[in-house]
Amino acid sequence: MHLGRPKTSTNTRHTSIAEEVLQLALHNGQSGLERVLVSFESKLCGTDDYTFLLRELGNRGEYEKAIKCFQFAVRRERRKTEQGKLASSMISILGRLGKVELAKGIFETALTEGYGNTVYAFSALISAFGRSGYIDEAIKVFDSMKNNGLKPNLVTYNAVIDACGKGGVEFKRVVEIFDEMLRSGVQPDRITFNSLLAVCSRGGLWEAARNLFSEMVHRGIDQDIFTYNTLLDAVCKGGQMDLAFEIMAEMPTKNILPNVVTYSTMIDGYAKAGRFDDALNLFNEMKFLGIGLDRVSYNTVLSIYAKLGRFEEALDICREMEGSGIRKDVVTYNALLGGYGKQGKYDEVRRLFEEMKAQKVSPNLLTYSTVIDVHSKGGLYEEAMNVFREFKQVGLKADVVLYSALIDALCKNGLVESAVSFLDEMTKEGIRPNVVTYNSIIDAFGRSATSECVFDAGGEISELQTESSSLVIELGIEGKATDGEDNQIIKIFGQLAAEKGGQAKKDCRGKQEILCILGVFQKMHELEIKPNVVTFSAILNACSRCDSFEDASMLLEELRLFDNQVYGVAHGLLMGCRENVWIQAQSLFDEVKLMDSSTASAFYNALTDMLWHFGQKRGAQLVVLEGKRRQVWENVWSNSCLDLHLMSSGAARAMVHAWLLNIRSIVFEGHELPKLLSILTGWGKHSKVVGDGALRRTVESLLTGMGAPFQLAKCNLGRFVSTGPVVTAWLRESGTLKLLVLHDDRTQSENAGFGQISNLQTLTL
DNA sequence: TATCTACGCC
Repeated sequence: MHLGRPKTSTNTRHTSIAEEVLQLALHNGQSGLERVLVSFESKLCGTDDYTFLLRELGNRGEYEKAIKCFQFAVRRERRKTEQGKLASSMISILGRLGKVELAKGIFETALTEGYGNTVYAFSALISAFGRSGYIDEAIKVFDSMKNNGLKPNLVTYNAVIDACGKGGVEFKRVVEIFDEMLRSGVQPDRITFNSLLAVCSRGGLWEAARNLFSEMVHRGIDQDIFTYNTLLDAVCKGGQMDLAFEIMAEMPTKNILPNVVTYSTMIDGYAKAGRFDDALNLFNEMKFLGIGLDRVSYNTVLSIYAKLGRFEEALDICREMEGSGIRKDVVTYNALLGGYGKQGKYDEVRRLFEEMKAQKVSPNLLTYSTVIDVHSKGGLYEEAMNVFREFKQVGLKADVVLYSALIDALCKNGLVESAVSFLDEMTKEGIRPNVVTYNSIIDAFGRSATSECVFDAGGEISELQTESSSLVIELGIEGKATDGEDNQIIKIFGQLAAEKGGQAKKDCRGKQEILCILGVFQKMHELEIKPNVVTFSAILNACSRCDSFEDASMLLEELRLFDNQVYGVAHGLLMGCRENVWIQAQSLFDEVKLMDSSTASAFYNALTDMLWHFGQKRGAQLVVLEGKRRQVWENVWSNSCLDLHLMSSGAARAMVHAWLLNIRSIVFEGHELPKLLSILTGWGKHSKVVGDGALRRTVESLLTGMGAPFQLAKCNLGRFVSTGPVVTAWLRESGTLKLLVLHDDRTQSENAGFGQISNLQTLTL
């Protein structure tokens, strides 16, 4: 359970006496240790024996015994260099165990006692801070070397770069450090590049990672299993699974065989890309190859089954894992809690939450986030409040993710005002909202039932004192939250619990609030929070929920001030512009193509929905066909099957028209249609609510409306079927073509590019 | 000369 891997000791300089002492140290208590050390003092052979002892105790998590040995060894040693060696080792060992404060203590003592001012001690401390994510501290130590007359060496730079990776420093800044390293005449080695690759992997910068890999080859630096695994991680995190697969396949040709880490990385990559079959196939391959499973690989696969709601298989993995001597840890529980929570199995969530505590597996921030989020999303605010209270009691500190999850839950439930109160509260607690937080808020507009604009024109968050919160105080509902528990979050939860999920407020719809998004956007701008493609999708989705074309177009028009390309395209397509807008749109689509598949499909779904909603159906179809051409949705159609399960309702409808026109052209070219034709809508696993089936209903009414002869398959609720001859007959009817061809409500008639688009549509079809 | 590198859960 160390933070880091144990440092494998290839050091054989120690004597067999040291091994004997290690065994005695392990089997004796703290007090016995002193006796053992004293009695073996004359036999142990200097620093090598002592560092061996420290390292091995550290590898077994016995850091207190290691410190005792260290202090003993330093006291008996008179030579500064030898003391320095002991100190550097001790700092490294404590760093690996995540005991940064202790490591820092050893370092400072060593400095004052005159044996700590070495590049080794500094490097070890940088690494210790880095490993625990204290990047600022790590950099401070690095900078302080110059004042102490020390010159960073290769290992120091490697440690700093590694710390940057773990601390989430931007790639650009790390490259500056790398450049400084080169300028100082320090030549990078394999570990330097591996650490640089790790920086890329965090941000999913797969192209930068590939360039680094080429640079390694260019410099004649050999690759190792770390290089490949880190590169793969970057490529996987960048969502490029096909490329990752190719890279993995080339490993054996370099005599580097994929190991358990390689497989875990790939399996998780496939899972994150939604390619669960590929993920599970790799898992089977790994087992078939006899690669031993570790804690991480078990948890990776378990989380897949949990996410898919395949709990029997998830529990099988648990049993297999425990059978091989690995107990369920906090990650295992978190995955199960998330899985059961997603399916609304609250009883299981509560049972597991209690079980883990009984098993002495301490819930962590993620556990609480999950459990609170699950209950909030389900509208069970009282339970959420109780778990939040427990979370506060155990002394954990909320982070931006927890708050964002809460805010998202409230927004999804249409309670944007409460969400903004939480936003206020987190800011007061000194937690900076990020783009995810704001995306949730934006997504809430049009979803909520409240009419007040919670952001004023200047973009400031208004003071919110809702009627109901004063009501709560009067009724004393927040009574449980007294006794010095002055927590706004708990008060809001209490209020929501009392309102039974705010149902009362949900139904009163006021004026369109969509223009509030401008204020939110302005606020993001002020806080220097950069909107991303999800922000864009959220805005488009808000437009799709807005009844007023004028408000929606005004919003998009105004947003062009912030980003003319993105909002120019959305606004232009909405207004029925074509030629120039379509050229701009192409470069936007190019950018989206670089993103992972679910983000990209969400973008296409949102844009199409918005256009469809405002009657720009042909425009919607152009976008959806562009998405198909760029393979945003995998295997959308063949002559016999149309798969809509990853699409939104607008995208799906535009696609149904396109597909039917496509098979119509097959018929009119004189070819026969396949015997069986299917349209798949899925059963809603990709919708917000599992099993919702909204897409199926939408497609059903579209097909019925056109008189298309498809029927729901008897054995599969997410599948419409028909036969080739029946559909052929319908397509040949005189009125069918007119039904299938889509039109825009608005077109910019002066646009000379219209004909070009018609051609494009014909071509694509 | 002691110091440095990969995978999972919100």
